[in-house]
Amino acid sequence: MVRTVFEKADAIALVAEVFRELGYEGASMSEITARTKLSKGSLYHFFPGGKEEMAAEIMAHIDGWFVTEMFRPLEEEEPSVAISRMWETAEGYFRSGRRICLIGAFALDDTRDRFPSVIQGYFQRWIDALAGSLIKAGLRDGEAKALAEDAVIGIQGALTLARALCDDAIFDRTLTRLKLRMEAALK
Amino acid sequence: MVRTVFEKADAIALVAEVFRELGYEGASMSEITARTKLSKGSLYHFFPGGKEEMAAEIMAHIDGWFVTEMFRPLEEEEPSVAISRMWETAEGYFRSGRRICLIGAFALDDTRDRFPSVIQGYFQRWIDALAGSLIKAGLRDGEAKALAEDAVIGIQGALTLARALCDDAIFDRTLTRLKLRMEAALK
DNA sequence: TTTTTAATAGACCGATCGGTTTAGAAAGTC
DNA sequence: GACTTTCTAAACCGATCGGTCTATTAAAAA
Repeated sequence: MVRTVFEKADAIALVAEVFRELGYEGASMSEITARTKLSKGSLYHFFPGGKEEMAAEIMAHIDGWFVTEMFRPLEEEEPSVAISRMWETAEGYFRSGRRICLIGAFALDDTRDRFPSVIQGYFQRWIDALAGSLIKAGLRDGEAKALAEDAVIGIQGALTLARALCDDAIFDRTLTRLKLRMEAALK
Repeated sequence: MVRTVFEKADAIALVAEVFRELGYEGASMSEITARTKLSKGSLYHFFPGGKEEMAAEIMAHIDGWFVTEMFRPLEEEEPSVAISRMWETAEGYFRSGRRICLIGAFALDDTRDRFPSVIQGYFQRWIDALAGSLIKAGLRDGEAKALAEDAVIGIQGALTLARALCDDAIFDRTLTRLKLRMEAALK
């Protein structure tokens, strides 16, 4: 009998991709075991709480990644640096829209009601961090808020359309448009 | 024994709301019967093909509604009239983001692979009809295309964020911003 | 009225669901 | 080497899944 040993970090990353592709309800335990090669024994060893705990830990992991890679830089670094790094981070993370935003996808159906605070906190912090950076860069409060909202909305919408149209180009094109619009507002 | 008689049109509308709230995989037959009060007998009488046929008919119904209420007007009517009617139609249909776009939601997970052509066709026709109207209104080809894409993406993104933040205001605010931006481009 | 048809209610089916348990393999500890 | 701990594999569980079937009802057709 062959035995493969996994780290919990690997388990989180592997299971995350299954949720991303199938959604919370679509990701059955048998699909998760089939796609990740993690047995049920391993999965329930790492996540005694089952699917709900898996999803919670995955969301916490994603949120943590965005905090260090995007939100904290926006909150602490020089606006022009942090903002242009934000566009690069988004482009790299979502891979031309082939990789969706799991937290955004969970928001659309009743999965939202299982994790309302994580979902809300993730997007609120993104918008607030970006708006704060824009204010530091010299924009008025209202304009900064609108531009930040517009950027996050644009990214989420672009992910939906990239998948709907099976069009890799639309996501990068949208990111470029959003970036230019923001730079124009910053003069 | 109480017996309620339904029309197929009612069945489509009722089941559509369940899919909208729970997603394709989340909408189990027992949830559908519980929420719609349609028995399994009735459901399989109207939709012998089961869940897949329900979803297909619902999407066709939604697509047809958008064609008559939004796409055809954009293709045939005076641009300024059709475009401002588009914003009203979107505002009315999505109800401040409390009602999501089912076709957009299906695009995000592997439900897309069950209905790829309907999903792609719906968004492509929306973008094309809007871009065509903008060209008729005097915009250059590239600018019209970008603005149309931007509008549809903005609506989809705003739906995601309205639900994620549990914020009714953000959807209408985004629609207003998109509308003003388009009017500014049309001078 | 009688017959036929359209439609509903819900018991029922095998398959799959999320989750538990048991057995045992690898790795560390002494 | 003996013992303990950590982790994996897979059989197994009751519940629920999507879907079928039968009985019954109401209305249309005759």
